[in-house]
Amino acid sequence: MKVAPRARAKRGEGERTAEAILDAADGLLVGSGSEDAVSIRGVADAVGLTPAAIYRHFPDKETLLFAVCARHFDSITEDVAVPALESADDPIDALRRLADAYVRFGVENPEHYRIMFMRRQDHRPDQYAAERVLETGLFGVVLPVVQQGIDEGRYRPELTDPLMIAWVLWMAVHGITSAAVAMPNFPAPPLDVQLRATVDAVLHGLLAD
Amino acid sequence: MKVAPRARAKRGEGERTAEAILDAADGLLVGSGSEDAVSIRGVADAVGLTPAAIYRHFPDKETLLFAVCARHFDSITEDVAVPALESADDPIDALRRLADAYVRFGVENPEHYRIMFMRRQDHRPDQYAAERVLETGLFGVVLPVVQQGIDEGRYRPELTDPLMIAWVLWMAVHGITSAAVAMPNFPAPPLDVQLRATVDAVLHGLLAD
DNA sequence: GGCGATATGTAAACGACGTTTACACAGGTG
DNA sequence: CACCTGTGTAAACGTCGTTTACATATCGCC
Repeated sequence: MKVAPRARAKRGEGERTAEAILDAADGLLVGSGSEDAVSIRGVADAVGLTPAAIYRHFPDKETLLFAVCARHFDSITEDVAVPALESADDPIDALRRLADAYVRFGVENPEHYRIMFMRRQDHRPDQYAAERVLETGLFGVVLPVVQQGIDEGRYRPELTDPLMIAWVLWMAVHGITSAAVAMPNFPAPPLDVQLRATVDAVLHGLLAD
Repeated sequence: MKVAPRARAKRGEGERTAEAILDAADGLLVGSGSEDAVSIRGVADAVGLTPAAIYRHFPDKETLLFAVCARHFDSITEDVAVPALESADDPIDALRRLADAYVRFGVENPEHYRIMFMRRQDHRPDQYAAERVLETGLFGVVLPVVQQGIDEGRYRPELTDPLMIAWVLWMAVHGITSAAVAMPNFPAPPLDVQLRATVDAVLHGLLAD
C-alpha cells in the first residue's frame, strides 16, 4: 500500500512522523492480524517514507512493534479497567469484571497480546522490561483492589500477600487468554464458560468461606 | 557449524536422513535457546547437506520445527507423566505431581514450549492441529485421573464434566508456564511458590470441602 | 543576514533468510 | 537393458532488517 511521499517534517516535528509511523504499523498489524505482515518496508510505504527513514525514529523493528502495542495497551486502563471498576459492587466483583475485560481485550487484540506477553525475553526492548509490563498488565489497578479485599476480610486469613493473590489471578486469566490467542480453533469450552469456571474455582480457593 | 558432506542415503533410507535433520535442528534449538538461530541453512550445514535437500524431507521450516518439538514433547509422557502418576497416592496428589512436572518441563524446554503452545494458529502445520496438541498437552493422561477423582467423590458435586476440570487446571499451569517462558526476569514470586499457591487455590475451589 | 550545527530524509547496498527451479545421479524394478 | 523414482546439488529469486554514505532543509547564533 504505497502512498504519496510524506512532506518532510520541520525541525522538532519528528514526533509527528513517529506517530504516523506508529499509526501505519498499528494499521498493518490490525489489518493483517499478523506480526509478519508488518515489515519496515511496508510501514515505510504506508507512511510515505523510505525504509531507512524509519530508523530516524525507532532504533529497530522490535522497539517499533512494542511501541505500537504499548499504545494499544495503555487504552485498556482507561477504556476498560476504569469502567469495570466503577460498575463493580465490591472488590471481589471488581476482580471478576477485570478478569472479563482482560480476556476480552486479549482475544480482541491477539497479535498485540502476543507481542507483549508471549515473546522471548530477548525480543523485548529494554524500556519494555518487566517493570513496565507490571503496569500495562493491569497489576497497578488490580493490586489496590486486592488489598481492599484483604482489608475487608474477604480472603482466607492465611492469604496476606496481595501480590501473590494478584499473581494467581493473573496467571489464571493469562493462561486462558494466551491459549485462546495461540489456539483459537482448539476444541475447548466456550471462552466465557472457561473464564467463569476458572475464576469461580480460583476465587473459591482464595476467598474465606 | 559446517560438517563433512553426508553420504547419500540409499533408496528407502531417507527416514534416517530425516532423523539426522531432526537431531541437528533440535541441537541448534537447544544450544541456542532461540528459534531464530535455527535456519534451514544452519541445519543443512550441521547435517552435511544442502539447504534444498532439507525440503526432500520436510515441506517447510514450520513443519520441521514442530516435528522437533513433537519429539521432545512425546518424551514428557513417558519420562515425566508416568513416573508422576506411579508415585502418587491418590488422583488429587497425581494432579499436583503432574502440574509440577508440566511446569518444569516447560521452563526446561522453553523454546519447544513456545513453538508448541504460544504461536499463531497460522504457523501451526495441519498435522499438529488441536487434536494432536490435546495428546501432547497431557490431556490424555490428565482426563482419566480427573475422572477417577470424580468417581471417588473428591470434587464438588456440581462439577461433573472432567473436561472442564482438566481445562481449568491446564489453564492455570499453562498461564504460569507461558509467563515463565516469556518473561523469565519478571519480578514474580519464585516458580515453585507461584505454582503451589495457584494449584492450592484452584484445587481448593474444585474439591469438595 | 549569513553560517554552521543538527534534524530529517534518501539511495544503495549488505548479508541472511526461506523457498523454488532445473538439473544430476544412483538404484531398484520391469 | 531401460526407466522410474528417491535423493541430492547448484544457482537463483524475492524478501527481509539494517547500515552507510550522502543530501537538504531549518533553526539558533554571531
